[in-house]
Amino acid sequence: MNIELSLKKAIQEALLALYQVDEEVVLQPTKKDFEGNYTYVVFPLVKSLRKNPAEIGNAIGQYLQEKNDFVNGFNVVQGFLNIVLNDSVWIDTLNAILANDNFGTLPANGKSVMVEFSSPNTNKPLHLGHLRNNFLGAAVSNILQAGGFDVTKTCLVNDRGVHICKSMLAYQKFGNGATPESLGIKGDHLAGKFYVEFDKAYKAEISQLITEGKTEEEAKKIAPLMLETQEMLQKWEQGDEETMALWRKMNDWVFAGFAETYQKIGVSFDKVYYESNTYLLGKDVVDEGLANGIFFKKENGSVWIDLKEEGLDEKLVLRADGTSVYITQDLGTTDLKFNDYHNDKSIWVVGNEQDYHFQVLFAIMKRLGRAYADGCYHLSYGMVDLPSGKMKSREGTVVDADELVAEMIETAAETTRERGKIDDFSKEEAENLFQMLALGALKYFLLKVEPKKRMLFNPAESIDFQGNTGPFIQYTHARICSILRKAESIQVPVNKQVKAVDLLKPESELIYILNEYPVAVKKAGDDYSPAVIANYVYDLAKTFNQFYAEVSIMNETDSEKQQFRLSLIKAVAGTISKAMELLGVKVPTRM
RNA sequence: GGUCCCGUAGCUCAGCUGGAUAGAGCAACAGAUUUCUAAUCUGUGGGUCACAGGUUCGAAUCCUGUCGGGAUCACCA
Repeated sequence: MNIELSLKKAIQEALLALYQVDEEVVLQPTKKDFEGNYTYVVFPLVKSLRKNPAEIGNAIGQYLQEKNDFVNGFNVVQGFLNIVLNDSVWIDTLNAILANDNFGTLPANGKSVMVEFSSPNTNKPLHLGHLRNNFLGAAVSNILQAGGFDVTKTCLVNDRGVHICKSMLAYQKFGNGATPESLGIKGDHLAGKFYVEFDKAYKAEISQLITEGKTEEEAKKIAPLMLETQEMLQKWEQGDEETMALWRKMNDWVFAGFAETYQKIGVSFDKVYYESNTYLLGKDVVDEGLANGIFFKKENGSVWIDLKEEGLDEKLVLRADGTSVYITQDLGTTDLKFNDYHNDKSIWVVGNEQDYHFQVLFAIMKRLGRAYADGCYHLSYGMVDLPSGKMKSREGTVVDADELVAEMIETAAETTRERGKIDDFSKEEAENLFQMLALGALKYFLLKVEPKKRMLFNPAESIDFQGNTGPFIQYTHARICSILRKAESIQVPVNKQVKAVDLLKPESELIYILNEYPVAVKKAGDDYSPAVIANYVYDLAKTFNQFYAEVSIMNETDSEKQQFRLSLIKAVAGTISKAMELLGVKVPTRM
């Protein structure tokens, strides 16, 4: 059994035997400045037992030490009972970790979850904000899988609508038959380019109209380009051949571009939904809601739901002209997703500007009596801001994902070459490494921050490779591999089980942290927070580096100690690798 | 204006199911490499945990209010 659980149980028994108190025991790691491994806080008992904290602490400590051979000693400081465990506990713990190839993978819980993320618009390339979304979605999927869920990753592609028509219209007008090949750019960048051009031309029309005496509001509505866009949208909805052909052509370009980016950043999906196939869904849900009186119709024919009881407001679910709004579609696709996969839980990775939308969506689903409503969760994340403020695709003030990745790879290459440690690498090996480091830095940078917090990205300072970073952790892994290679080269075995040895403080600390890994996996899953894993693995790497600076392995003359350390660092390397994999980051064996 | 999120060191962030003297990284300064990778490690300086009340033996953490920042409240998506 896990040592922390054993200790909790032992304390529980002590409380029962000594004070006839039966309660849940909570332990915390002992602070570095004190002697001990785990600390039990006795303050809460003081009142009911009418004894002073030291007395209680000593009594429990005594009892523990007498009854449990894994308790080696204890000390009481104020109301804190610090418990020192026997070295053999750590040896046993390490052996259990070494014996478990799936360490950190929790048993299957028989539940399934769908994670929807990425969800790009086909009128522009991916930018930094999308990267945060993609990395979050992919990492949360991995974490839930490790947490015992059966996971389906999905993406709902926003491939239709006014904004898509804007790109199409601008291309039709100013494109001169250009192709990604003729322009030498990826298809998604081509679409984005014309989206920006649309906005430029549209703004010019607006200011022209304003000089002619129109108000800005009027001008926006009657600008020829806007009218043409709306006309195009109607044609699209009617299936007009020419419009559809253009739409298909441009979307194919965009998808090819996206595929390249996804491949590069290592993101994939089990199922892709296209909004062009789903945008008409949801009207039957509206009928259903009207039939059972959950929705109501206003005089002009529009359909609403009153959510004041939930602390929300009235919400429109169908326009007066009978066409869908955003939430109508979501009502339909939510049902669709559930009918396709029957998941116990469903997660949407979507920015926090849609917090209200999801509150409303889930509230409606609950009112409609959908069994899955309670399993719905909006994984809301904060915007990625630039020092200059918000990113706006229309104005072209975005950090483009492809460019950023390319720059990161370049930086990784320079940084690595400066150090001259991989001069014997083939070109392919080197490029593989640069990409690993670049994406490691980028992913770790975006994932280490709690999702709901907005974060600042400073392109000038870019992303570090030192300190609390992906490459730091990758480096730690490479360091360990280097020692393991050395051991192998002189035929020192790395065993799957270790014998009892006297432990140094850095050694038991390392085992303590290793033992916490499954706890981190559980917590990361419960909180839907890859940041928990990022912080965990940083802590593990940092602790290893302290150990590394203090303790030599290959110079150790006691062969049992040496073999113990080799097995220990192998477990550390394995855990670093697994944890980073959950974040979608690969780790090198040399760098 | 209503609702939601955030406010911790110069900067970027942990800690938030209440517990010991609030921790890391970056930046600054001082050290460590004949020894397993110095993308590392050790040390120094740096804090009214936005502010004010409250609950508690104990509050960065829970409650209330104030201030500051952001988001949202469309017959847009």
